[in-house]
Amino acid sequence: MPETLIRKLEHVAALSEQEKRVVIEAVVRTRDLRSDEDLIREGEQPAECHVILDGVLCRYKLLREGKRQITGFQITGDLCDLCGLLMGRMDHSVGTLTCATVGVIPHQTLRDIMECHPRLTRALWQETLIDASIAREWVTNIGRRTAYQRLAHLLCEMSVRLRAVGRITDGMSFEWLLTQSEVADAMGLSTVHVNRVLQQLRSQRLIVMQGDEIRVLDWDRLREAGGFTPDYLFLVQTLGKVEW
Amino acid sequence: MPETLIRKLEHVAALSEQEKRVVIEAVVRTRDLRSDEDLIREGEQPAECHVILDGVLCRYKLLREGKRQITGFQITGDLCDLCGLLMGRMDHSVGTLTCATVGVIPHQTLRDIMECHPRLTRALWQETLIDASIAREWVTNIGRRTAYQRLAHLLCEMSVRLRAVGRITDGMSFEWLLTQSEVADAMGLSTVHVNRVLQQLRSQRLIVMQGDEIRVLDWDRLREAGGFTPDYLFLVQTLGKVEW
DNA sequence: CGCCATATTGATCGGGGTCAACGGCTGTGG
DNA sequence: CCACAGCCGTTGACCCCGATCAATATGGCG
Repeated sequence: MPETLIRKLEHVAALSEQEKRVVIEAVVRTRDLRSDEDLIREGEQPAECHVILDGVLCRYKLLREGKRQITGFQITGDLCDLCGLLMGRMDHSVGTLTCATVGVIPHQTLRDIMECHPRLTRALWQETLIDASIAREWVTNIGRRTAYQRLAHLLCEMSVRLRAVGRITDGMSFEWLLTQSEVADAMGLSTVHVNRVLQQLRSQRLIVMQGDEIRVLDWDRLREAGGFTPDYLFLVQTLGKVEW
Repeated sequence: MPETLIRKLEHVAALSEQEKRVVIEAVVRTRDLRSDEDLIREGEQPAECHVILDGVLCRYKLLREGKRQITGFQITGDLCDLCGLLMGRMDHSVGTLTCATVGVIPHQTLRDIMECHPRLTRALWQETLIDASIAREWVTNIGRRTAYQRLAHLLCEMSVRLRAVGRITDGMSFEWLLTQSEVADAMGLSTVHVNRVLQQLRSQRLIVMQGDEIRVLDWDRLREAGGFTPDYLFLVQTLGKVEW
């Protein structure tokens, strides 16, 4: 299972066999979560970190008025609470959107790694920087794009990220278990509008939704519609310059 | 000058005298920039990092249609391009909004630090995590708050950050050299609307703008209006639990 | 003094929010 | 096996926040 994390870390830097072993052994146990469960809440001071082994989680913040903003989706291979280790406190919550399995890594193990394995440390740091890069792209997406562009962009991002962790079933389909209300909270839109815009994307024949799967029918037009460039995901090393 | 960086790093962790010396010596020269000048552009692969010693810079992205989104403001003490070092390539541009002075740190120096000074490395990592935290807060701000709330929130953030680096002149005033168009690009709004909302904030007697200074007249109501909580800035250690 | 960037104001428009109702699916309990 | 509840997706009507367009101050600067 922790291979997913290794694959992730190797996106940005090669690891030695010894380092890989350290990563694998870092996960002391796994934990199964049901849908709509919080893994960590804003303000908490956790004693362990989590790697997602399966499922979809999200980072989110709640506003006083009861609104919610999802600030990022997390999928297989993602580390979801390194900031709990480094900063000692979470600035946001992390919760599941589907049932999920996470690997547990004690903080002490990570502290040891930071002490003894500079290359691993660097790889972990890079993961957090990619996270930051995605957050900046989301600011741009929400701040300056229309709802139609935003959703196209989100679908591109998720499609590329899911591909990078082997979650694209056939050429262009991936599992999609998010509700429209969750997508709305992520994109700064209302549920109703997400519904209408998804219909547009379908009627434009950019995607089809069949059951809990989305299939991209026309990657180029979807990318164009969202103004999507995958550079900010820093995945090129593994994927190569294939079709983007 | 580099004391500003030290102060920043010490916000999150104490440093030894030796570590402080390393930081001070890391800055090999300074560079003066005029207003509206790019320090680094998206896609570039820089060979040095920069600490802001004076002035205001911003991270930004340009969209195809010519729109711009500013994803964060950078002030004295901020490191603006650590991702250039770690990721090897910038996912966004950094440019000045005022004339500015930056300290230059060669990548090689930082690589040495990452090799030999785990505590310093950790402090630098924390800086990038705070940056990410701010970006997430901006996603929330832009995604789920009205223009009025957004601007109030931005003013709170800048006010707290400027205070932390000693840029609050008297009790509640700070220099404000940003144009309304720049604020608009940061908050995902139009220039016209920023103008109107700023007028509201003034007529509500939350702030006054005199020349290139903003004075907060009623911190509590401003904070309330923006739904602002400073936790995400991770500055409590230095500021203590004073008035927030 | 004239130029240019920025701030301000007014008028109009439209993207997307809000409210409300309805349909479909699933799970649950009698 | 069916009735019902609850969640989610869908649709329609209406409204408003904020964009857009355009014109007019304002102020620093060569």
